[in-house]
Amino acid sequence: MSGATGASKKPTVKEVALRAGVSPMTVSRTLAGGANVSPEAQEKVRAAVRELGYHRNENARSLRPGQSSGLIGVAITNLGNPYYGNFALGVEEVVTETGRRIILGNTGGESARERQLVADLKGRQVEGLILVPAGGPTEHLMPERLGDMPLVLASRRIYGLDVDVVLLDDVGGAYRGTRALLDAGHTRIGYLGNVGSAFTGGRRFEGFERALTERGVELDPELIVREQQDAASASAGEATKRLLDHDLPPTAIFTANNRNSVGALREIGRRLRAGARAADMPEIVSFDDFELAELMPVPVTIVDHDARQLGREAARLLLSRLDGGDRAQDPPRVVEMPVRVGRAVHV
Amino acid sequence: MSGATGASKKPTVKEVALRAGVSPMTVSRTLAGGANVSPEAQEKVRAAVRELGYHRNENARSLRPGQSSGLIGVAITNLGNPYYGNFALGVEEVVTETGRRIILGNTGGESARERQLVADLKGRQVEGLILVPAGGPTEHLMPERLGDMPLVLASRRIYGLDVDVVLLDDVGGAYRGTRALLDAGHTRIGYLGNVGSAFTGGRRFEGFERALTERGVELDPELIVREQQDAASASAGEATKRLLDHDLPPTAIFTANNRNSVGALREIGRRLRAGARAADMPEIVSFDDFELAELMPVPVTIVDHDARQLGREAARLLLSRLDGGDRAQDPPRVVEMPVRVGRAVHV
DNA sequence: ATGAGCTATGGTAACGTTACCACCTGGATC
DNA sequence: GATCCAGGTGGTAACGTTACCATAGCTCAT
Repeated sequence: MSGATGASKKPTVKEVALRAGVSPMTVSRTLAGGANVSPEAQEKVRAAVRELGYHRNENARSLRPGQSSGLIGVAITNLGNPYYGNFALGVEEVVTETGRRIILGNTGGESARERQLVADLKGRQVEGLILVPAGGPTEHLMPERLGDMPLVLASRRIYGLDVDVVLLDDVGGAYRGTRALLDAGHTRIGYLGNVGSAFTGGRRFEGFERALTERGVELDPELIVREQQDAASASAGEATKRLLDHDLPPTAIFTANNRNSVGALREIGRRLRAGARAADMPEIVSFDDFELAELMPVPVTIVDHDARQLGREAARLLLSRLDGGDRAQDPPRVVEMPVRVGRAVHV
Repeated sequence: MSGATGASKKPTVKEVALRAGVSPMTVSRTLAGGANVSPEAQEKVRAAVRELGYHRNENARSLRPGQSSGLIGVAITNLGNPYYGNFALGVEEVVTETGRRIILGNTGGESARERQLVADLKGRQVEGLILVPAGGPTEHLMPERLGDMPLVLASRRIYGLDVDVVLLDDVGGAYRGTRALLDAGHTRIGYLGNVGSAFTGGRRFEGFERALTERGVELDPELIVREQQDAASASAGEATKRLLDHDLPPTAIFTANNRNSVGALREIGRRLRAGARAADMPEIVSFDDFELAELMPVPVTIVDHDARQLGREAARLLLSRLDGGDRAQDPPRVVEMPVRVGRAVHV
């Protein structure tokens, strides 16, 4: 019970001023950096702040004209997915350098939640918004709805919405991953993709298809399964079951994302435990890294990319709209982040 | 170019009122639910809101006495760790039901950042705070600093700080996991833990130790390595190397968390690729689940727990302080979440 | 016909902050 | 000795919102 100076309510500038024996303005000036405030006054103010446990009310502050909230809204589709967690981390890393903070929301990939979240973030006066689009209706993202709040899209693009975007090299990564399989002599190659995420999925399939076509390998529609639900690896397991039960099963599978990779490998594991030989199981090329890939019972090639880097880049795009001066008015930019293709061997 | 009704600045209640031909109060009332507002007036207001793209300024709103910000602060140590991501997801899930939103910050496990984050969240008038303590100094969490803002700690406890806490059954989980190894006949069991997270680490080691002592198995200090850095699995690999190079290497290793499990398994993988026999490699008991554990080349037992559930429970504790009526004044509660121990076989 | 009890509406003030201006002091300049 | 500047300080108003009170119109029972 130290101090016991009184009420547990939040103190205000006025109370600090009273205690320090100065005016609220002097308190405000001191907290804003102390320009044109005498050292003695500053010391008195700081003492009063300490004694009262005063914190400036940032909401009231951002209410004044010309003051910004210092908040960047970040909306991702799945907080539980480490990929998006790292993405948010990259954003945070960069915006923190400018003294801003992120306010993070989870859309669960649902357009309705996204709409609600965007409205709320706008209501909280965020300076800008970084969004991994959920898919579905996008009216709430149109310029006339957002006003002058800058928006940066990540991972997916929205056609008809001309804003800054950070993407992966989906096409190139899928192409090179598939090429690796072709180079190894595979000709019956399965494809596992998602029903949602039309944009990303489409691009990855495009790269896959291009590699096959280029080598004159025909696409067998029965080896292409793109029905998987977004968040669940279970449906990828079902799809893998179907592929492996085919009369002429694939000798390799391209999995268009982490969830499909995990689902496919689980099914392979199931069969190995049931007595199947590893040599009869397909090799995997996974778009997206996953941990311990090098310990898998079948060879795994990874199309790897850095979510954090993606987040950093998205943040940089947004900040250049906010603080960039001249560059703030540049036409929308599209940044495509590179991917690495390699056998899964972590050092 | 639809509408083109004018300025891209943010409209206010006054402008909406003007356009709807009513007073600001009628607008406010309509937006607050529409009690005591005629249907015609409501319709006019809603039309004006749509046309102007109006969003209520939540900051100004929370400025009024009696109004709360609707924000819950959540501070976690590592956003990139799916465990904490899922934790945040659980918190969000529950607080969303009460119309609140989370504002999420990342401490990186650094006390200084934690202090700054807490100050900022307080400045933004969060109604309450859910925190995974970073370790280190904790003055900024003491009641005299937080005022009447409720705090819930997760995963770790802070001695001398008497607030609601949600913990895992660390001791029991480690005990049962170790028992499983002893039951399988192991007597030389290694232990990998972290240098940070003294609280959690201590509890898990306690369970480990208790199981050994109970069976009269002596602890070999050379098999206990607790120096690993928190976020990196690389140092766990180094530690594993040391254990396996021992004259009398352990036949099993208890890894006190996910990062150590992954590090240990990577080292095992390295040796297998170098020609070691799987039968000579140790079996693993991992506190914390990780994906594809069932595909590992050595047997893996998991002490599993649900981060999301932990987050939900933390949120419930906090909400009962905020909305709980009588229960809001209950003495601090400690909730210990159960863990499951089992061989790694996903269906 | 009167007034009590509604509902619908608007005016005013206040929340905590800071921009703007006005005011003081003291020392330097003419 | 009068004038100027610069640094230090405080008063006032405004940001966007809503609680409170006042008022106007209405219905219904007396």
